[in-house]
Amino acid sequence: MKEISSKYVPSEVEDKWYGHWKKKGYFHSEPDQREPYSIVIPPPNVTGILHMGHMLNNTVQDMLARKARLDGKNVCWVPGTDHASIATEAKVVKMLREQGIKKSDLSRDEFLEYAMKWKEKYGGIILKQLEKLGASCDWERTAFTMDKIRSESVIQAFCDLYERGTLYRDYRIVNWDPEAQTVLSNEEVIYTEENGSLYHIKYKIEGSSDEYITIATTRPETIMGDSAIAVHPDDPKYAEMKGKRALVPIINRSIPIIFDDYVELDFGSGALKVTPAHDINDYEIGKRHNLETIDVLNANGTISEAGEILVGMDRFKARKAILPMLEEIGQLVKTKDYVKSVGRSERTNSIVEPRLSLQWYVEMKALAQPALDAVENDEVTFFPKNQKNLYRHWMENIRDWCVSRQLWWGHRIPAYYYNEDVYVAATSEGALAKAKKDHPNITIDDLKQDEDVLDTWCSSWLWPITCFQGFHSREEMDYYYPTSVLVTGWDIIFLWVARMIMAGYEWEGKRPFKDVYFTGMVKDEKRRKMSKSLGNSPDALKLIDDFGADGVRFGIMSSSPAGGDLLFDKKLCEQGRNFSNKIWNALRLVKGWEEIDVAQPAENKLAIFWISQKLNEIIASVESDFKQYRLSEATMTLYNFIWNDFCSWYLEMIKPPYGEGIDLKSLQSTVELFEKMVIILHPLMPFLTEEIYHLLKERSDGDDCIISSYPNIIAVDKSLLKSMVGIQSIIGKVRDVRASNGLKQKEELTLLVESEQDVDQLYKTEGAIEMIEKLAFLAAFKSTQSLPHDGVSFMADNRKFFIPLELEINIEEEIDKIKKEISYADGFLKSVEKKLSNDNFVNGAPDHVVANEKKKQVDGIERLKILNESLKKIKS
RNA sequence: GGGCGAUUAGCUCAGUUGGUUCAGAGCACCUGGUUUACACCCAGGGGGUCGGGAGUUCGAGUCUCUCAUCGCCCACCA
Repeated sequence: MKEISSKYVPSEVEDKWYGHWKKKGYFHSEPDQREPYSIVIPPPNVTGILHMGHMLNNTVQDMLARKARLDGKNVCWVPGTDHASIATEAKVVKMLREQGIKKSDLSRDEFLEYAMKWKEKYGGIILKQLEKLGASCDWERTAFTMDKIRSESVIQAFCDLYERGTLYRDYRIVNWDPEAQTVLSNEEVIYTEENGSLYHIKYKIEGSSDEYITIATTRPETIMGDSAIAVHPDDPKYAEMKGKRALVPIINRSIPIIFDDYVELDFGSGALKVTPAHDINDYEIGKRHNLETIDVLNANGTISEAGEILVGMDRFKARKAILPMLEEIGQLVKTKDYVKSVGRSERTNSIVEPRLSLQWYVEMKALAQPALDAVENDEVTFFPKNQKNLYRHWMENIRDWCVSRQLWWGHRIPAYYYNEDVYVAATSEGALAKAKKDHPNITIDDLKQDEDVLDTWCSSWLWPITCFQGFHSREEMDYYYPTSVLVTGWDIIFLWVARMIMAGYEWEGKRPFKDVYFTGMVKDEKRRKMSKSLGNSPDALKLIDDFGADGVRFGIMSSSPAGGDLLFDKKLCEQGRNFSNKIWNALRLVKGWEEIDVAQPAENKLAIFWISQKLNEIIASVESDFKQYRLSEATMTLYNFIWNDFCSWYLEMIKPPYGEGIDLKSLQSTVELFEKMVIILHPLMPFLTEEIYHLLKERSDGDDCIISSYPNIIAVDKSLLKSMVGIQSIIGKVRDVRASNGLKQKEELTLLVESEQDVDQLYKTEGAIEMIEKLAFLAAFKSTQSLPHDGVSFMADNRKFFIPLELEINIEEEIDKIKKEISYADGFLKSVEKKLSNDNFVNGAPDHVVANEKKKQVDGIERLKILNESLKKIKS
């Protein structure tokens, strides 16, 4: 036999098997007769690098995929990347800026060329990293949200929606990102509480020399955009202001004082400056009162010409600059600290500016209804299901989706303009054909295509369809769609999940996936979100280097219930590495056994029967855990079974004495068990299990763990499992006696059981006595009718045992111990008897519960009897 | 302001339709252990009034109400 190192070394194993799997084409799927199992990856940003969130998400997907593969399904896990319009564009702009190139100096085509190059350079990194994790994606299907198939689909979808009347253009106050200079959807804005100031500024009443009205604002730099001052109609303070006008400080523009019950009486001074261009509520007030809209900000957040003063200055610099100007003319009344909720762009983190602009919107109400129903009636099933509430709430209050973005990196909106007329078509020729109906003489050069691109999610929401060419052909769609499961974080339930469900019903009339498994957020051990700025995000690849991919997978899965946060701790990966090593050493032990021609010892036979039952139990439990997506439970079940039952108990049961061989039957059975064990562990720890699978036996070409068969569930012999619990408890107690009396592990003891029967009549399970003798290191295990005086006694398996020892026995302690046990047993019996004496219980409870209580009563009485006898004896 | 969820051992969490003394797991902790698969280990041990209170029931960690604390989502706050 080849020497096996005492440590498992992942680096010697992982790349070898990943390469083998790929070469064999095990990850690749084509439609066939088998049941399909399809997953589309949540496409990571094309410029992203692997972080803990991806690790979690993809480990889950891989576990599910590998399990399904072992179950004989045709698994198709489609990988890909997202062009991530705004995030990528921001990165490219930054890179160009560092090279001294301004985006504004480039043409659209030039910019896109740079962006494409960037994508070529960085785009594949994250997918390569997924390979290190063991992800069994079908790499021949790698998709990109901006490749030809996906782009055509997005454009087609836009045209479809336009034809169906679901798309419209409107002027509205939108969330504007001044850094990226684009509109954002509501879902892309993150609100947090931030410290700021509330400024009280007084405005002179027009035509009066000393009369003022004081307003409160957090945004003094926008006063030049004021169109009115509003007060509450019932506010007595301002009753005489009716019909008066005020002058905007510094620029002295005259504005009306209006009455609107939007104003809160007790906030600030009770008077509100109305700036329709820069606040959504002010805009509404402006509409009600026919106010002028004066936009004093440019797209990049600097003061515009309309501002008259501080023109060209950044909005925050302008805020600082205007205060001394107001102070100088005595119109800054006071400044108060004020905590305000501030919206920031999810992608650039710059403070979002409400801005009036013309954008494209998707009308969502009609789209939402079937998607809402689908989740309500579990046609799309959420795990955990409490995410349904969140989903329902959002869907019932859904607002229209702003889909245009003022960016270049993305799918350019297929809308063509001829003066005021709009023509939507997949191509300019198509648009021209439409336009010619209205304007027979125009040419293609007269049409101007919309400059904007579509929101990134306009491609993501079609992903389950476009990954199988849904807008192009039916062949793959009919086989793979709907997909089996979607695995994603609950933080994008609205941005992505809800929209995919809507798109699924809109274009396919079917759910896009059957189940949705929501992972939690990965946080550090102090429950802080992983972030670059905190530096608490571990380097994923380094973790794999340190602990092996299997160790990391274990670490991630052992503590991440669906929907719950994963409090990541490197220690968990360490535990995973140790687990790998444990299994590795179990293999070393088994491989080290010489097979000899002897009869199978009775205890081995029992051990094998027991562990087989136990394995069956575990297979059933893991199977049910997978069905319910309780993956961390499955992980821990496997861990406990392998470490405790298999290694600590089973291997010790059958382990031959040092230097001796093992019988053929036991060895063969052990190899078979080991093989089943690595197969059920394979979805969690693919590399180690593949390696062991091959070390266990000679394998023919194509006999690999990854494509073997998951063992069937077999009925479990429960009574055997139960009697083994008794045997184990006796062994445990003997070990306890050694530990608490300072005896050596190997010092042979005699174990006596108090009984009128012989010990082999008492323990009829074949091999039980031998097993107890072996694992408890006994010289003998006998029954006796009268126990000797010197030694230690204990109760186990509802019997009284005794170990003769030449020891100073502390009678007092011994009496205390027994008394304690008596009082426990007594309490137990009383509670049982109380139940049984209650007619309501006996009549009301189900038969098996009552029967159980009766058995408990019998056992309890017996036990109490034994204990009382012991007490009497020790006292004598 | 509207909604959702949580509270079980020092920590992180299981506990499936109320029914074995049901209070569990992993980690951490304590005691002992080195030739004989593994110190990335072995054996053993301690530790919880299931957030507080009330109720329903023969029976409540599990169901109802209430209070407290925490977390999250949505809306919005001049």
